[in-house]
Amino acid sequence: MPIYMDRHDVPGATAADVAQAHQEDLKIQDRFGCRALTYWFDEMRGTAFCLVEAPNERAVHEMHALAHGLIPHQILEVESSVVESFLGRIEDPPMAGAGGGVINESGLRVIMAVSVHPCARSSPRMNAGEGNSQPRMIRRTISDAIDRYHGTIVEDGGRGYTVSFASARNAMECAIEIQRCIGESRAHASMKECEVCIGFSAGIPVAGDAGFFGEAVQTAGRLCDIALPGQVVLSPSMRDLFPMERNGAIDRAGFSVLIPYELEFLHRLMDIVEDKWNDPDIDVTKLGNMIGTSKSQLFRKMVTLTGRSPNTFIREYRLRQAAALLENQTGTISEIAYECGFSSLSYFSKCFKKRYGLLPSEYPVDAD
Amino acid sequence: MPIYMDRHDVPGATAADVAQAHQEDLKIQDRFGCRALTYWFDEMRGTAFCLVEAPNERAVHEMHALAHGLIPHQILEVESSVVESFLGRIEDPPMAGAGGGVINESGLRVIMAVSVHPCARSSPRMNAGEGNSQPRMIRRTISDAIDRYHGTIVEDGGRGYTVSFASARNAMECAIEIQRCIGESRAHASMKECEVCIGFSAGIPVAGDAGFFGEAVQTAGRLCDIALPGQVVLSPSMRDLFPMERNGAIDRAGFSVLIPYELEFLHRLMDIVEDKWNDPDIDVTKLGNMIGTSKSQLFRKMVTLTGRSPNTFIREYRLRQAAALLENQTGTISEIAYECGFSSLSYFSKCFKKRYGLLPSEYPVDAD
DNA sequence: AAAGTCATGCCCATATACATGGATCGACAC
DNA sequence: GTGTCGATCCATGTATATGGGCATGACTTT
Repeated sequence: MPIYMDRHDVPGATAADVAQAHQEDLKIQDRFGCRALTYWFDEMRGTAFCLVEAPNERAVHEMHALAHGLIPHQILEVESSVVESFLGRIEDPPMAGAGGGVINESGLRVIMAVSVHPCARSSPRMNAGEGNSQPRMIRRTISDAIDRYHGTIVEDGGRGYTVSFASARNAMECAIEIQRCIGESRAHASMKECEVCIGFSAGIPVAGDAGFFGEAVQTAGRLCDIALPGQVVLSPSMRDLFPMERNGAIDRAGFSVLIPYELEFLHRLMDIVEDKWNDPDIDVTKLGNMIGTSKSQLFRKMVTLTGRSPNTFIREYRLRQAAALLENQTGTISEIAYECGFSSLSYFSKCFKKRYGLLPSEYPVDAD
Repeated sequence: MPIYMDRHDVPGATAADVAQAHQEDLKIQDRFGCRALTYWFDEMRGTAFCLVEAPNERAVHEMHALAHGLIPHQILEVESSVVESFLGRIEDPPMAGAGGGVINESGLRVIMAVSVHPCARSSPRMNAGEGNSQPRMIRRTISDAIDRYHGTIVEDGGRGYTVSFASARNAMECAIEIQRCIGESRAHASMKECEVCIGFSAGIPVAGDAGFFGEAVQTAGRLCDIALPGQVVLSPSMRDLFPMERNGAIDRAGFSVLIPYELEFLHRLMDIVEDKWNDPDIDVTKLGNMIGTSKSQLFRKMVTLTGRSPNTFIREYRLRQAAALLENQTGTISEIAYECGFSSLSYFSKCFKKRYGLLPSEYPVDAD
């Protein structure tokens, strides 16, 4: 039987009211073939998220309507393993549930996207394969830090992790720790191969139509995409989580917080880039037209936002995709080159070598 | 024995960690003559507030240091009745405490300042004392709405209330309800005597040096002071509490949200106004100099911020103070006039009559 | 209550910053 | 190597910030 999570906007309710409503759900759930598993509630913001096993969306809706009349504003089908990794549980927490206790845990989570990219070695003598397990070591360093700060890895992509935190402060500390470790590693000569970028956003499980935590995950990923090596980029919603401190956790070196306008521009830009990145005919003027600004404007905005010119940004994006394809050994080098929007194999090789320090043919260093 | 509340900034901690630390406090509290009553914890922001009965500040500090090493960042002496009215409890909540359960209730509260002012009757025929209990009725209407939305009255000043909410959404709904009721009352001819202004801020119990919830209370009060009749003014921190919705609860008619710069300017302004309001020699140019801007600038900023020109604003402020003094029967009318910065009795009477529809001598309408 | 005076409120002209788009020069694609 | 494309500069336009000055009306005095 599928599992659903819904969102209720419940003005006027206290934690006790919602606990009461949940009990009502439990009383009549059998009539609709449902099982109300647990819920999350944010008293301050007046939002509740219920997790219900049910035959279909409609049953969830009708059960709530009959039990207490609080109909859900949005319902989403979810996977229990995904819910657990984002929110930490799929049933009532140990203490509260049994005695009809009150749950007051917010569904709000901080999402961190961290990506690891190889880079050209600065000392040329290190062409031999002495330390080719470095990406693996880096990934280990990162996942250790995530554990230490109580984060949960939600997705383990080839290029990095998507992580969920219940604590914004822990999330910040974790990012600081990761960048500090990488920085220290780079100080040793043997560890100049990798750069780490981090993006942060905050969100609730059910909102908008991008799926479970969809908006926050997408935003964090895109912020990670535009972060320069060693940098941490935060969505405006992250600043909102630290309203009291003047500038402690968030305004520090290597951290930058976007303003709402910049985030909106970023989404407009990335919608297009993710669609057109492998089109060899795309150029800056066309890109500008699509976004609705002159190429000069586009250039300026992209430099302030991403630290890279439009061309450099697209090339970097293409090379990252190409490197990923090479790692997965998806086709020949020339196929990959053309699939990634390069219109000449030789130019691809030249760019690749400049970026990663190796020719595409030498690339996947770490042997499986 | 006095009671203290402290603030810990605890990066890296979960709710379980803090519950654990609290248990450690309980174990050794007797050695310091302390009694750790309860605590609040905000996992997302990584802040904890402990309530401790102790002989002095130092004992609180030392108990924490020995129990778990997490020393408090700030300690404040508090009154238990005040804590209860702001935060709703002064001991562990019923379900959690007993079984070593985990407390995950944030100390963050929304503070509402609501003030009621009489105003000139629009229909002149109503000079007789037919409905002179109207202010009392209005206050009743307001306190009913506060109860309905689970607010707690923290202070009952003569001119209005200061209220604490655990839910920002309830707080908003409550303000809407109050203004709606007043609006409806004004539609009836018999109820044109009162206008209601509301200010909102959000804050934590221990921060800065203005005392328990001091900053939030001060800010809410000042926002209430600058609100026009029927308006609701919100501090920037209130917007932070609704990061997800696009513009639902906060961006509505009659509501205005200050930006941080405006709030800072407001505090600069009110620091001076509260100091100099009864100085008859103050004028707009001097006021501008004190704030550090030209009189034109001051005029513009005050109009955008308060909807009133500097002079109108000061006069309104003086008249409100005078009305309050008249209500309390503190001295003769001419004494009150001069104490409130008016340099002529006749002018005071003229302004007063224009503002409230009555001469000062006729003023305190409702007989005790 | 009425009349006089002088500060206040408001408008304008000016200054500043910022956003924008075309032109130019140099680099790099192929 | 060469021709196209992208990075940068500059000139123009737009929005906002600022301070002086004049007519109104706020405030004092009789």
